[in-house]
Amino acid sequence: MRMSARPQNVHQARLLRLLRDEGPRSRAELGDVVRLSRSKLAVELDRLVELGLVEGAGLAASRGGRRSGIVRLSPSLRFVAFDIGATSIDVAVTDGALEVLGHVSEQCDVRQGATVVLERALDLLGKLRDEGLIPQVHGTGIGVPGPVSFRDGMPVVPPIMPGWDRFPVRDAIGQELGCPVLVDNDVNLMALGELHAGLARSVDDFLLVKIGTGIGCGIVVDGAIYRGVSGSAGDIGHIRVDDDGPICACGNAGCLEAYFGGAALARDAEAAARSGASPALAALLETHGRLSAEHVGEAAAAGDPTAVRLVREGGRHVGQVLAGLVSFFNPGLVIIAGGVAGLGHTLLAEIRGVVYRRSAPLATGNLPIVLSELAGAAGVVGGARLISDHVFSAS
Amino acid sequence: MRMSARPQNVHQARLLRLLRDEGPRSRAELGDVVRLSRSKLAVELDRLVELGLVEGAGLAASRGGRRSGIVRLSPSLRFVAFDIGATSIDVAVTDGALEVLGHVSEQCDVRQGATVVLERALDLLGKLRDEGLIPQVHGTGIGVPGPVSFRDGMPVVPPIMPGWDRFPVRDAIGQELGCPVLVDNDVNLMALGELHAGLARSVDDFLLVKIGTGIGCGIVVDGAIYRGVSGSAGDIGHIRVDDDGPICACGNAGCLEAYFGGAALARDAEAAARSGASPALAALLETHGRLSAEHVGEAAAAGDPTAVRLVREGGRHVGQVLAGLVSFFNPGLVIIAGGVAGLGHTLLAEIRGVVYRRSAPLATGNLPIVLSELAGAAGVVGGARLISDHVFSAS
DNA sequence: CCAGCTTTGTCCTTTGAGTGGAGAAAGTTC
DNA sequence: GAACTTTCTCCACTCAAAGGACAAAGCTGG
Repeated sequence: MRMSARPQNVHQARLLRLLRDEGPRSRAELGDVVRLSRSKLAVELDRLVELGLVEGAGLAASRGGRRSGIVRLSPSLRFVAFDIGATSIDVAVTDGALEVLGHVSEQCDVRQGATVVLERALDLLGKLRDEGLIPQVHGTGIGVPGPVSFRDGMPVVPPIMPGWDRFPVRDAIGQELGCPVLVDNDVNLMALGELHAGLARSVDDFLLVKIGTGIGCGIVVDGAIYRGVSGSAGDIGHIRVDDDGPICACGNAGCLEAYFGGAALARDAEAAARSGASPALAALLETHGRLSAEHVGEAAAAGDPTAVRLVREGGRHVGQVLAGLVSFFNPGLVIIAGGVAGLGHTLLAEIRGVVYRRSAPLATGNLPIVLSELAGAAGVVGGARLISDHVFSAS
Repeated sequence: MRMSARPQNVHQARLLRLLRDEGPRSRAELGDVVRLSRSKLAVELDRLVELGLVEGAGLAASRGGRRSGIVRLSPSLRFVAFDIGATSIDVAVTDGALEVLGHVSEQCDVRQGATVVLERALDLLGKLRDEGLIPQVHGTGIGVPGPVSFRDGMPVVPPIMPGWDRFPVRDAIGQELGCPVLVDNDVNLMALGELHAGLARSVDDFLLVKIGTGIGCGIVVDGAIYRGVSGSAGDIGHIRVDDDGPICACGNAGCLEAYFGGAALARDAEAAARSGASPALAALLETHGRLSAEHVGEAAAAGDPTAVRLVREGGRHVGQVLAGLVSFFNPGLVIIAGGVAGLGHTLLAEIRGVVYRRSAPLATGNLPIVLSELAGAAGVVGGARLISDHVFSAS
């Protein structure tokens, strides 16, 4: 397979990102935006057309004189994103503007190990390929549920991914698909997804808190993911809430995750069901055999006081940790995402209450705290964005 | 006064910063470091000489052929730094390499208001000027003990600085001195000082925790200060440690500062002295009429068990908060600074113990936690660095 | 439908910055 | 002191970018 094209300089990279984020534009409009002479702009656009990255698309409406030619990203551009979760695999294909063209998902336990899980992921991609959606892959972004050495493109000592430690995910998939590949933490990708298509589009510095099986945080500084010196930045699940809280799997007591991870919430819900404190939860336990965060959400929505209390308490603990992080980081936006985000407004109200009360006033002065609107798509859109930023940059 | 010169392009800016940080260099050595043709390097250096920013300084040792000419920053370059603390003013003058040439300091209550305090600061600068240290001021960096709108160059709703809110510090001093001025939070400047001359020289991402009257944190991301969206990032004094802790001046209970700010430590020490729990502290209270963090340090160094306990407990609380921030931010270094840093190894040992036990293992794997070695100079060196980075950048 | 104006696209000349070679100057080594 | 090395300066050459001229395309109003 021919090596897929890359822009040759910063101007071309800039133009590609502009077309990706703002959609098709006339050459004249592009000239208004970028600081280039008409001649040079024409040259760079012609080169992008030659490279097959851009193509003409008819004429724009007149602005009072000759009509200008519209250019757009080549419709055959394709990015692939794998979002590997603790218990699921999501695979999506997007066009150059990162619109999702196809998205398949299946349950899969990440603990089966890298070889098995990546094989399944490639199988899923095969499905999309069979639908004829993928003429050519220009890049692939992969999210995994654990710490990643971004530089090396591999997980490092991931706690919930046995058999993945230092597995060369980037190089293996790169070999397989013959395209550029980047690997990152799944929460970071969700943050990138929100940055691209969600509520964070116009925010430079924000936090995305994902509450799922575990609890993690994506940090965006100046429009880019901040990963820290060893790639573990945002690992907030084991921040201390109290000294005398529940014992956590990590060995310490009172970690946030021990209070309100998916596992902790299920544990508390089952306890409430068994103790008879909550008839609603007891009924759900009877039906399903076990309880999860979704069931608590159901019961809370139905007005079960115990379920509501569980959500409130969880929100309070998240809020306590988040209040500290908001004081420290002074973000312009906080997004709450993950399975538990389905708990909705009860959760959000509680988090907001604690954060607005406990954070530095200057930091909360104009701080929206919102639920993610992208739901399942955030991860894959973020994966596409990650690799697209890479491919659409001057080599 | 003639507007002082600025570099004309990125190459000149790069060369100036190189000479600032690495010291005088021969033209040939510079050629090895920067990626420029010999001719262009010569042109740019000649221009810098013309601008008066750089000058020749004899010949370097031969490297096997003709000796190369050494260039250095002009010795008449001067940066001024004001470090305005809660109870003190520090003024320093540095050369182009940010070596402190003169440093004066005096007690001064910041609550006297902007006009009075800045007047005093300019008086102090006058002293240094009288010593003939300041042929010309190329830039001034100012640190103030509260949140700052960096863009506007003024404090915003600073809690301990009545009369300073939105006072145009940058413009007022700029008018007075006729040079570029930048204003920032004093903790941020200390972090910049450590980045330039301290232990953080080779670290891109680190935290500086200052424990003084209040408790604050300077955040360096990718070699630059991170200020957050409203300039209040790093305001960690009011992060919650416990729900049932001491009441804080901010109205909440259990803030870090209420446990271990300078005021809290003095409060606890005086209580211990009065209750008879600590004879050593009682004696110091007798002598001085009141107690401060330094006295606790003295008593602890002398082996007083109560004083040692106070330091340990304080360290533990700082550690608890810091552990969370380390998990979140994954820094490459943590520096403890401020008056309380004089408490030394007892404090540091306690902080380390808690952080290494409670932070994510990946984040602490290779994380030095150290005491600042710059002591009082960090602030003014940081101020000089701030404005120097600005002046030594392409306009 | 046509003349005159505006906008857009293309070509071509001009400009200017940067490169790299030649050669002189200055040192070292044997 | 001869031969080689390194450094510096000067200069011719290359190449990218700017911007003007002109052609093409479209609108407006009579």
